[in-house]
Amino acid sequence: MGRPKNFSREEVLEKAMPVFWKHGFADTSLQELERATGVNKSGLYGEFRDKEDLFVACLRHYLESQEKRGFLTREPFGWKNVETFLKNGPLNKGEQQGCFSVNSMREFAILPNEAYEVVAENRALLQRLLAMNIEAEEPKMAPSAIAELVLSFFSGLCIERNLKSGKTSSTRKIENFMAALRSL
Amino acid sequence: MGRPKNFSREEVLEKAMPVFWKHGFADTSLQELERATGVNKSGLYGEFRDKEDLFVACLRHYLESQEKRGFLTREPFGWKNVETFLKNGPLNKGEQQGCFSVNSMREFAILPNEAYEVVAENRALLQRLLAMNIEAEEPKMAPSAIAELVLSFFSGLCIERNLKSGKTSSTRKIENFMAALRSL
DNA sequence: GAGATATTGAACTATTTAGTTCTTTATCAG
DNA sequence: CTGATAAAGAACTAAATAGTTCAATATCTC
Repeated sequence: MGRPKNFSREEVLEKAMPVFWKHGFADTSLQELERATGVNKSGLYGEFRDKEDLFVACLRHYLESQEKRGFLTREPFGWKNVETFLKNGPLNKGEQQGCFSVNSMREFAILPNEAYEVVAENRALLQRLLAMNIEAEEPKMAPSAIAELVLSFFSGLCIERNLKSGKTSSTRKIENFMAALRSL
Repeated sequence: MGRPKNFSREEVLEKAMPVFWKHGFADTSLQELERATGVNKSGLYGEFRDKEDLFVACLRHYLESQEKRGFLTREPFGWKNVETFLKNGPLNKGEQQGCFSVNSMREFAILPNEAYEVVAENRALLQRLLAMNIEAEEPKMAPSAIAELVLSFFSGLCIERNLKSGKTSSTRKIENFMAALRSL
């Protein structure tokens, strides 16, 4: 055996993610990634093929951690879960504003195909989970159609986090949206 | 008098805009801007202070051209205008996907303050125009609250244009959303 | 403790970046 | 035609970029 490395893949992802989250792919330099992770280039390149590879790994890590929060899989299924998803999905802790996944959509033009696939797949999953919760409420409109509306509204909320605006106003907006949904 | 320049500010903005629109600020190089506009660096720097200045000018130019389309000021005011706004606001011609303004929101962290102000001001305007149209329908919920919902949904539609998905599905989604609004 | 081994850190490379400067060239007024 | 003027083109600069290489170093097994 040789010298053990003094960082774990997990740790690196956890620290690199907020940087990509805030600055996106193009505007994040390797220097910033070194500083944020405390791992220098040769360490990073030992673990990841290149900057793109690290980015996609961060994206995957983010989506997994979001899935673990499980807003849409709590029993009983219903509007309450949808509301929690909208209220707590887009984060707001310091640098990490909105949703990393939604933010990334803006950069598909320069991101590897894999990034697109990861995001698209996750959205399909969300769509199914939303529909499942909505179906439990037996609305008149097709659950999958309502789920689409929720996902678009969610995406809008996420990018709007880039604007300065109070948390209370966002909460009120979500409650109004939920009121509209419940009448469907 | 000296030699007359063979490009107009307008022309440059018109040609530079789609580049920024698609690639954002960070990932657009001066080389690309030279190629797209047909004006070389000294020409560009003669007309604009720097890359940031050119970007903000493009943003302003975009918002003005969108205002001119006047979806929300056509008489009679009402849901019909809101629907037209949602259906035709986010563009889809070739490179120009979604809304340049919404796309830019993702990059506020690295954009000059001016960009933020221009976008925020335009959103405030949209908010007022939407509320005006909604008020004409005399809904039970406060018009400005509904206008907020529309603007968030609109923002969501815009970034979702970065995903491949048919125009028909988007149209259907908007119609479902409008159905929900009309019941408010 | 010795030797094998894998990580680490730093120096290095080649390219690209935004931005500047200076020479060449085109067009106008007289 | 001439001289003034201003734009255009290209060469240049300094800094930053992603990615590579290699010697120094730390830790494990035996």
